[in-house]
Amino acid sequence: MDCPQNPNLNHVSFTDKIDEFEVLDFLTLDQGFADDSSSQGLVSWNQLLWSGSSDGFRTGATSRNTSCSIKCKNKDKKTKMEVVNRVAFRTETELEIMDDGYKWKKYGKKSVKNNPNPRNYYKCSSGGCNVKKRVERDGGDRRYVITTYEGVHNH
DNA sequence: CGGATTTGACCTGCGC
DNA sequence: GCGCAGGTCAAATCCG
Repeated sequence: MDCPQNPNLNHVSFTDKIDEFEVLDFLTLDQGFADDSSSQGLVSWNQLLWSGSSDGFRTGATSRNTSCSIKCKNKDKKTKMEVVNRVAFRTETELEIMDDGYKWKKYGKKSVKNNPNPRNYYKCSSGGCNVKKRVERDGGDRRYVITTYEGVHNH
């Protein structure tokens, strides 16, 4: 099964989005494989890219390379890598709240160990969609925001 | 007034 | 079993 498309992002091309945002770094967590019975679904690389533009973002050439690596990462492992239901990435931005095309409801805030900045918890407010995301400032470099998505949007 | 946010309490998992 | 840390709930509060 190939990467599903995010309906909200279909109208935006890869190149367009890269010019809007700078994804400086990313981590892929809970990366499962086809034989993992706990598999719950897929998250495509382009679901990781923000769909809105915000003044707080900077643009730069590094984003193109980094984002491409996300794409290639999935494609190269197409036959083995089937599940990425949780993914985190770090973005250089002044904003805590970023418009990624979905409507989120904040349900919690927690200070975490080794990070003086609180972590914010959001749920997708669309009915029946239980995707969650966590947003926190990088404790080591407050210029960066670490965003973790968990689950797959069903809309 | 209703929806969104805040925030302390509560729950759960894990290591010792 | 206990304490800690992370995650979630829900009542209170805020705000348009």
